[in-house]
Amino acid sequence: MNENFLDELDLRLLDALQHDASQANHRLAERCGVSPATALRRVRRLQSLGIVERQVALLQPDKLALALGHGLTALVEISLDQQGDEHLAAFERLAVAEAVVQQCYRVSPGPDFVLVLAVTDMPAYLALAQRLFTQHANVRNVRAFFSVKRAKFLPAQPLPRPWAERDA
Amino acid sequence: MNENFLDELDLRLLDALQHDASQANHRLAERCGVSPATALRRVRRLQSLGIVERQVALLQPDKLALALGHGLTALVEISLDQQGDEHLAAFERLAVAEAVVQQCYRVSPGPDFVLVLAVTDMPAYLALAQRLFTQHANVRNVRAFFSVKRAKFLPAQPLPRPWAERDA
DNA sequence: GCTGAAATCACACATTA
DNA sequence: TAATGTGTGATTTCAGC
Repeated sequence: MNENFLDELDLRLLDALQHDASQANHRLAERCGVSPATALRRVRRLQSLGIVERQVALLQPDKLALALGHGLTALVEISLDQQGDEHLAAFERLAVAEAVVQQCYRVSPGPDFVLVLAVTDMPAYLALAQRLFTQHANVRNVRAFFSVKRAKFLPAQPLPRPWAERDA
Repeated sequence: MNENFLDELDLRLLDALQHDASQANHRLAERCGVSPATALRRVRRLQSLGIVERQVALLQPDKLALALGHGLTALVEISLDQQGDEHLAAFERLAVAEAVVQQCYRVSPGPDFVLVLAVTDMPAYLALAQRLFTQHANVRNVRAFFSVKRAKFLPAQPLPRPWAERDA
């Protein structure tokens, strides 16, 4: 099979896994209508192709906050002063290296970057801002919002689902 | 133990799991310096407390794009017309129900919501916009950016790591 | 798709603080 | 008393056929 071709089974597996990767292989196989061995082979192929990057546990921030004190999620738009490709890459390197930067998007139009930060508290945000959002890092303008409530967080790519209508 | 108290072992387990949940329990136990049985018991407790919400596979969008055609990630700021609590809740319900809405944050100051959308293409974005970003949904203003590059995506909460210095 | 070897998990019990 | 660690049987996973 072509190394970059995904058939319907691959899509079913990916869709199942990106919503719930804790299920045992035989259950996954059952849901996708193939034998456990086939499911396993396909999943391993998807992993070796790098399409399945890794498997993580999602924590519920609200519950964590109960035990640790409230964390803080910030959404930040960054506009750079000089916007050549090398300047964009330079800022990106700085941003990506910061542990509190959860997500980093290079965007257009509008600002140059949008970051999602997860910090423990406001002092931690300030510390990052002073490190990253400065003239020194070539930053011209910053617009930051703080999350009052994370109503949805579902790190799943939308996939075509040719089987959806048929199975319904 | 207090049902909401997290000791250092819990934090180590959570930190390990939210970066890599694919490892076998005995390896996890080893990394955290406890017996497999203890690690398993703790993990199950964290799950039953709802702190570990679920386990998912993260897919690499670039690799997917090779096989499926390029997906589109949009970051959208929404300001509502009427901003009472019931109006905010109403829009939130609509947004969360949409499959292409990956993330939904209620924010302050600035706009009322920030959404992260993952759609297959521009027509799909348009379809959503016409459904969700309308007067009918009480939306006054929309500012949308499109992601040119997702440089980082790491859905992990920052945790205090009292062991980090000690182990270094 | 099936089967045997290997690994994993669940549970009972001894141990420690 | 409450949490940890060890050991054994049952289940599941994995690789070769």
